[in-house]
Amino acid sequence: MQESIDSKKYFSTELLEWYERSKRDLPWRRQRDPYYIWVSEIMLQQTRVDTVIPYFQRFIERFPTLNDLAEAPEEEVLKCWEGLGYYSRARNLQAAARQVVERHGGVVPANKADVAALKGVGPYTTGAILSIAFNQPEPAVDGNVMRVLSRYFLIRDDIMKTGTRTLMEELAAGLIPRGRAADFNQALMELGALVCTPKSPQCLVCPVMAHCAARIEGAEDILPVKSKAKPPRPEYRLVALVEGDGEHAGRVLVRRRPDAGLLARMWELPHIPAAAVAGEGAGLPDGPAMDRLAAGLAAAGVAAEPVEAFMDAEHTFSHIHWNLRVFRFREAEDSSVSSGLGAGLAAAEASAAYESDPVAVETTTAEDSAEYRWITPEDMEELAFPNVFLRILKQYAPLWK
DNA sequence: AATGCGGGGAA
DNA sequence: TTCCCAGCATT
Repeated sequence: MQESIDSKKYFSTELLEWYERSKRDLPWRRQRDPYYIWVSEIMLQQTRVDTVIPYFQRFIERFPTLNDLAEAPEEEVLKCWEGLGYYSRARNLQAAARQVVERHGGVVPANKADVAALKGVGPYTTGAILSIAFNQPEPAVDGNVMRVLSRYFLIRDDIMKTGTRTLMEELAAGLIPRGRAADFNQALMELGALVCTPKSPQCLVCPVMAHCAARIEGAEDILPVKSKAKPPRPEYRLVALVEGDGEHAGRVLVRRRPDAGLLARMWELPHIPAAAVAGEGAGLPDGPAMDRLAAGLAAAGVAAEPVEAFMDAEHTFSHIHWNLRVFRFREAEDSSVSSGLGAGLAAAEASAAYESDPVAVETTTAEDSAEYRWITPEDMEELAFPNVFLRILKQYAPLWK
């Protein structure tokens, strides 16, 4: 066991020394403001540092203090998060900021129970905030840390299992040098990001290579053990890009998604599921599809005539792969009834769902009081769209007038 | 314990 | 193109 203790001591000491030399200059490392640390940690969930940096800068510029965030309209927070993904992070972050204002006078709490109680803050982020912002000796075990520890200590447990994270937390807690929690936890993650990478780890420049058990065994390439996620299921959808006419000239029809579920409360172009297509890779249906879309729009209070099939788009979420076919429509003279918008496409949605899955129709029928709007390009600056619709609208931009 | 929830970068 | 990355909430 003496061997193990020495190996741990060596690990922590060498790692800290390496971090002092190698740490990156990141925007949220320039001061130790708990609010900044918190925002950065939420953004960094499932997201690389390079992607986060510009978002972090804009976010802090727009919401410099926790109070600013708490008081802002939710749409502005979502707009600031547009393109970053996992939008419940943004909504939870703001809800938690309001929590802090109400329960803690606007000051980020410095104890475990209160931090862990914040919306969107789980075991990892709790540890990250307490250690990085307050230098408290709490472990912060993310994917980087599990990869580093699984290799250095030759741990073959599947890191996708809940129990493995608990094990790693206990191990990580015991490695934190007294008084150095902030630097040590960041050092661990930095090593995982820069040296002990998922593929082709840079062992030759690793500060702890000499005692890395996986390296000694030649097992660094097969660790960590990780069960694979299910592949995303394909989904085919028909999208309507409706150009307004008359009082809606120069505008395009968009709608806001429901309060919960996929892309909650984000804006999008109207779309309905395509009926299931027989055969593998048969692609999207064409002629009848456009008619169904038109019928849906008509029932929604928008009379529109098809112009052309505009483009195809694909987008992969973690669990769904969207195949989209976008049709341009032109609003017809006498439409423009703005009350009653919504019911039509909801019906189309239900009927299409029935074609592809008769059993599921009950679940998709009733709801949908979706909010529809005719927007100008300038309105895009205020409404948050998922990337896939941004791509479509960007393609359309030259024609939008 | 299993599932829902985005998007980007590297091979 | 295809593959890989992976915290938190909910059920």
